[in-house]
Amino acid sequence: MARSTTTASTPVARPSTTSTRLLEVTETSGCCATVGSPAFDVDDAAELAHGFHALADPVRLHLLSLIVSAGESGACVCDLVEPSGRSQPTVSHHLKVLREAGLVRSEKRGTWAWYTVDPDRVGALRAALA
Amino acid sequence: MARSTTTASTPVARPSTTSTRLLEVTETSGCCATVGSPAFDVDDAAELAHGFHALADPVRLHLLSLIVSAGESGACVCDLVEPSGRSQPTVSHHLKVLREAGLVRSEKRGTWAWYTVDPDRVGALRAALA
DNA sequence: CCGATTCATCGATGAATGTCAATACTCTAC
DNA sequence: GTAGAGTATTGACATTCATCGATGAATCGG
Repeated sequence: MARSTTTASTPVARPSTTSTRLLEVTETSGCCATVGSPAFDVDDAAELAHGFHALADPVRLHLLSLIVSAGESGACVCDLVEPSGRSQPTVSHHLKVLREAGLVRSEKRGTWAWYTVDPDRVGALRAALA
Repeated sequence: MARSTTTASTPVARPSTTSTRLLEVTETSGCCATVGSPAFDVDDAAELAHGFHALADPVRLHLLSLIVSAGESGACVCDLVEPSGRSQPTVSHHLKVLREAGLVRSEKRGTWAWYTVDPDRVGALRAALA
């Protein structure tokens, strides 16, 4: 299990015994500590991984892009299907993933469903990479 | 295909015919346009999705955290296995994913392999969420 | 040269994922 | 109420993924 306790001189630097550096807890926007923070724990990792997972698909990124570009009022699903090049059920599936990750919100107006981006949620992921 | 051309008054706002807004191309740090940018295209989506995919796993985020916390010199794999709670081959696999996404670099020093974070690459992902 | 250590690769396996066709659900219009 | 349009859900299927044990490759100490 790593690093035998040899006393002698080593030709190259040996792995350092994890020096427990004390730093302030750089808490980010209401979610998790930054990836580099010493306070970054298992819960943060799970939470952030969930968010990044939602971004880990080109179709979902494209959908997000379209929704963001639509501005304040958001984007109607009917305007997302064709540009995405996927079937309507597939688009609906991806929107659900984005929704459950908290990155977008949906609102039903009449027969149409409008999607808007949650800037705070996106910002939290962004901040975690500081 | 969406939005029948009815002339009449609609009770709720209809989906807007994608107004082609002219905005400056907010190119980010050497990789892709921001997700919100009109210049965000399929290639950007694929590239970014690859990067975010590498972040979409709690174990990989934890590994990244450990490597960042190790500072300039980087982290030895032998110091990553036990904290991650995964087997050595699994850790090696995850490090490969991070490596192929360009988020970390590896260097062999003697028997040990040292991993360091590529800040630019992480920054590119971060910037894409602006 | 030989044993020990560190890390990567291979092979296998169970779980999760992206995709679409078919279907169900919910409004609106008539 | 009936017909139709816009979305969400279900079921199925092929692909990808995370994981581990076993093995291979490279290095160091004696």
